[in-house]
Amino acid sequence: MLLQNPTKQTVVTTADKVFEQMQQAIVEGDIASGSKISEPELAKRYQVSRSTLREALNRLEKCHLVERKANVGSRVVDCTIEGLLELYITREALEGMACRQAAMNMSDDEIKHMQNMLSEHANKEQLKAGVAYYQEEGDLDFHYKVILGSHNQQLINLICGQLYHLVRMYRCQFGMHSPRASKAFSEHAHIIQAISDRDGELAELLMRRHIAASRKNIENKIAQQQLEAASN
Amino acid sequence: MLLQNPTKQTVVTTADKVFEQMQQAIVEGDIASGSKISEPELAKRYQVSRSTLREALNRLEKCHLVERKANVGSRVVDCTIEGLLELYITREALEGMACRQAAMNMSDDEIKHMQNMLSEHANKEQLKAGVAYYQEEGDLDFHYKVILGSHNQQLINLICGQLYHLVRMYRCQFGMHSPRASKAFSEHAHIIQAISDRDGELAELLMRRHIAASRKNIENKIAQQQLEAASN
DNA sequence: CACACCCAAATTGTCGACAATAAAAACAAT
DNA sequence: ATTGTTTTTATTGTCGACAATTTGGGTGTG
Repeated sequence: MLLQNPTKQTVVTTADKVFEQMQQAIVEGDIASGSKISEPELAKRYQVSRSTLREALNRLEKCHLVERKANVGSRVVDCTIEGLLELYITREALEGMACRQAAMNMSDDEIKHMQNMLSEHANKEQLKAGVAYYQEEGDLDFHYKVILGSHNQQLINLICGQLYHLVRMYRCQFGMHSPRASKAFSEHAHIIQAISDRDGELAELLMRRHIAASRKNIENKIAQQQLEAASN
Repeated sequence: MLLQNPTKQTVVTTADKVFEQMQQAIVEGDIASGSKISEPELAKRYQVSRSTLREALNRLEKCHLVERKANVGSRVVDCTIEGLLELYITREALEGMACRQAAMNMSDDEIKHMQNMLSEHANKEQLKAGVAYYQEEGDLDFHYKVILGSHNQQLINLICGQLYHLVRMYRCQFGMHSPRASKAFSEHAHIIQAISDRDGELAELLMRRHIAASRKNIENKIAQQQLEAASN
């Protein structure tokens, strides 16, 4: 499955299962953003004891999907515009660096695979004839490959293991279904070119611009929505 | 206390206390890097039940000080040279961006405070007359202020709440007692200048160079040590 | 001697109950 | 009626015990 977190290990324990279910529920908004989490209630819903539910909550906390205050309880993270912009700023920094490292550390084979992937995406795009085909799968697939290509475990863990859960959550809840399809595609192509040229500096620059453009696109949309809301 | 994590909330629960004690023990090497953690043993040592010890372990996991495998157990993170370099690469990306944001978002008052802090450090330096005074406290204090100055909660949490525990651990275990004293000091001064000029681009560039220089300094030391080891 | 298999011991995962804390409700006083 | 206080209720934190899994050793066989 393309969308899956590439660093996810096989699920073994029941807490793992509860974690996965809750993760999906939170990302997709079935458990509302900002809502309080009642341990007894959810334990009953998922048919587990409070201990294992708390274990699941701890993992959700690790990927910044829930926040806990001592003696008060857990809340699902609040999706705010500020939070979204902060997330993109952070992505810009981390993925930019990951891209630079990828240009330095990816094997020739890995680069070939990425180029092939892009070609497949191009074919799909032709098939769907200009329709904004370039949906999450393709986009996430590309970004994951670059991040993994950095061969930097610290970066990989931070981005794939933590940030991207939030990214997916925001995409779901704000209905951001991978905008800028064609532009994003050509930007990806240029980034891959820089990587295969082993030009780390350019690769980082392009990746940062790519993410920054996405952020600005969001900012514009938000501003537009607020204008529309004001004109009612 | 200067060295303290600025994002740390007041300790209330017993798991918090165990977490803090273990954190310090791990950072300072009293619990050996790479060693396996026996839940029953440590629970006895800290006089708590396994549940609360596991709660403490979960928090240690959140700041990347221990790693856990299902049905196998927890290990203290392994301090390797590769890990150290990866950590600095990540710091370069995150703190660079934080510095850029600080230049954009810090209040004039915050900037003044930071300038005052640097002056105090300068005085201390004169007192100790050129001795490599510029120890951890001053260095961490400066970096923390910049990070907090970004006013970006995502960056603040990632760096202060997670990365810096590892940074302190490596500093302790590799005996890196803030080298490059005088150089680091003047670099800090230039960075503050860029921030007060509201020059985000330059601020980021300087911070990245500052951290990269620190990383290269480490790489050289390592290479040197390996040479010495080889000549025995 | 090597290898596979099985068994025993120890460790981790899960559970339900109790204690400590915070939120909510009821009440009193101005 | 509103504010401040007390009591009640509900939720979270902690504990010890049991179940499931892994690990190490021992035994047997090729």
